[in-house]
Amino acid sequence: MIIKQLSDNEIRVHIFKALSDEVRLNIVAMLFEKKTEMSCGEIGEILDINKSTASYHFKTLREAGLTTTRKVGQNKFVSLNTAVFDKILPGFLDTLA
Amino acid sequence: MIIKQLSDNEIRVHIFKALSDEVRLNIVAMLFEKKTEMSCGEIGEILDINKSTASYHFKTLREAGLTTTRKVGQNKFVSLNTAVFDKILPGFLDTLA
DNA sequence: TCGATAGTTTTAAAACTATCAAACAACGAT
DNA sequence: ATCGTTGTTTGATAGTTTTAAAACTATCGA
Repeated sequence: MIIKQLSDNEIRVHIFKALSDEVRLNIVAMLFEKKTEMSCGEIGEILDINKSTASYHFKTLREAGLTTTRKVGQNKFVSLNTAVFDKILPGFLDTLA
Repeated sequence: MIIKQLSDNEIRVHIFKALSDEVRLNIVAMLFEKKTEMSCGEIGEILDINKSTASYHFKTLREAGLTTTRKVGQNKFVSLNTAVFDKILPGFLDTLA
């Protein structure tokens, strides 16, 4: 299996793409406000989005390295990777408060 | 003329979209490094991009509020709107250094 | 094991984005 | 005036992104 080594700017592009959507920004803002992990279903219900659309957005955030997912029984819990935010966009999360 | 009032997240989406492209990130990085305005032609030549493509990217950055353009004779000089960066993405520019 | 619940994947349509050539507009110099 | 330079706009094309229905996988409880 070949793993492509991404340049700094490729990483940034990936992250900015992930954040350049209102639904995903709302997910990030919610997770930051609640200061705790939330289940996919809970988030999807609050934001009132189709579950496959929600799943697509969770995948986009996860693949950009912005969130982590933890499976518990039939649920999946999403939480923010604050270390990545702090490294690439220091101070950004605090502007959401 | 009607001016739409953008929400905070709409502004962020606009800015993240503008930054989610390698060419535009390179333009921003160059302007930040040089710490001075640069002409469109100079930037386009350094990055080796077609002039209409370059113009498209300048427009994208300008419309997101990230740059300002000043016309001098037949040239146009582009500079960073550091205040916008500092407000929406505090600390980001420094990560480019 | 069956049924319900929670998420993912596949697929397709619609909307959007990046690129380039060609035509255009604005300016300065001759 | 016309020419060369600098940058914008337009229109075409190729590729990407977002959305949602339908089919699928995994887990739990009865």
